[in-house]
Amino acid sequence: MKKEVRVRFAPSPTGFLHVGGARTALYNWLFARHEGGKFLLRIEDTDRERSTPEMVDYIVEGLSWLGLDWDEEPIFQSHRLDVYKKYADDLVKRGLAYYARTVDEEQAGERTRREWVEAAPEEIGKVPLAVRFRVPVEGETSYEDLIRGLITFKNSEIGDFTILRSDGTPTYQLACVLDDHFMGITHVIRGEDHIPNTPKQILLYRAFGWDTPLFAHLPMILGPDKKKLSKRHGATAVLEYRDMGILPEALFNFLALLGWSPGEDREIVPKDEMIRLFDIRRVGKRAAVFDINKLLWMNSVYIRMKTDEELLRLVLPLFEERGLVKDDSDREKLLRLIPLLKERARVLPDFVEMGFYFFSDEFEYEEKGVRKYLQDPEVPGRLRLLRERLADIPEGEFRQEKIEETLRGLAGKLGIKAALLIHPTRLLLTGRTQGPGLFELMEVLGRDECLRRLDNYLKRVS
RNA sequence: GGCCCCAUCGUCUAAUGGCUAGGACACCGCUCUUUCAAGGCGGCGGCGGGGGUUCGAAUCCCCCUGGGGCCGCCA
Repeated sequence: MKKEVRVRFAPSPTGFLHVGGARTALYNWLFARHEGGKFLLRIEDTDRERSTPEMVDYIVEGLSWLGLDWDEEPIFQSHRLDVYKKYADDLVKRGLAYYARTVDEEQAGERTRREWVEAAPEEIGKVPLAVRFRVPVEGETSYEDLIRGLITFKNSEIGDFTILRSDGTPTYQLACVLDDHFMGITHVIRGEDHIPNTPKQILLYRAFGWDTPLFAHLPMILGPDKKKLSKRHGATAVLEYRDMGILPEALFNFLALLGWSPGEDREIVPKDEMIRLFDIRRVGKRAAVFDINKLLWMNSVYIRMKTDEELLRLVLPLFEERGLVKDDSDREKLLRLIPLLKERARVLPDFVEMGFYFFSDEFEYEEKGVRKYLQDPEVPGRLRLLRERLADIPEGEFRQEKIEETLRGLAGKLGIKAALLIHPTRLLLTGRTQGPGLFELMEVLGRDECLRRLDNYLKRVS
């Protein structure tokens, strides 16, 4: 019988869910789903000073938003402190670990440095002591990385390391090994920065007489300057991307392809396809630069894939916040507006940016447009004619086709190109020189509002 | 500094010894069009360097160079 695959994501609640962490979680999740195994969550909160419950909530919120779900109750390391201590003591009893303390050693001159010394027998039980694992000086420790192949370390270069702090809490090395063992973790998929920890943990597994899981180390995510991605590169927290109007599906897709490729020339890959195609061996080895530009493009693709109703639900709060949409008739208008805007939006707030003039006439004419379209002395006369013809259309017939027919008819009569009417009209109605097709936007705006906005201008120039 | 990892267009990547090194983002043209987007077509642009192995290397080996990670009673 094949053993069930069990993987975990083990964040430390000392900060927000970083996109690097999110991608690690994502790969674990994809792997588990592909293998029909379990994806678990473990909160590594043994560092009491830096861990906070709020961060746990934010991390959980970030994972949920991204669409990652886990299969069992999350494990909190802070709830299991007695377990770690017991196993550390066991190693001491068996001579594989020892009590130790630090001393400040005077180095030549003024510099002081902390050094570890094994505690004398009479000190044990009297002063706070840490437990250190004894690493053999001889031999080497190696493992087969699922992504990178054989990796070997000389034991002499590993050196003893602390497994239990003097306050009785475990360090990462100990807690990670014990929990992975008791959680039945079969594959440890984590960031490349953990490679140097791996031999230490393997040594611990052996000391306890346990089988080691399989390891896979993911490449780093870098900023545009090729340094490890951090706050100074801009947004790094998953929820920041949510707040800037990125869709979870887009970030999911983007992160999945940052370091992994399904092997076909595909960029937009639905989640179920990804699960089907995911293969940890196809994860690349080299660090990847986080290209926000490509994310924005991908987001625009996902926006266009949404239905108008879905988009309404997503952008309505943004319009309400700005006081632009107040009642049902506004909402109805917004829904009719969405198909005009979704081709042009890259992030959700773009809808507000590009659509606010449908709900408010408090805008200035774009200066470039004034220069280009309102300078010709013929313009006011032409627009007055257009205004009259539009006014003749019954309210109920103020449809895109009818408007177009009217405007083009007038242009024909005047012997001018339709563009000479279209551009100035757009400017007066929207303040912009660019945007959705004029006739579509006029229909949504409504006859009376169109006339009003034209009049605002015509009154001033007469 | 020591150890470890990595190296294909500006960026994300495909290629698993054998076609003119393919795709995507970005950029630049052309096209469609009332503008802007979207779409279509096209262009620019890459195997870090040097040695080997081989009939043949982006691909395998070695060296160099460059980049990154870790060297905590953080994870």
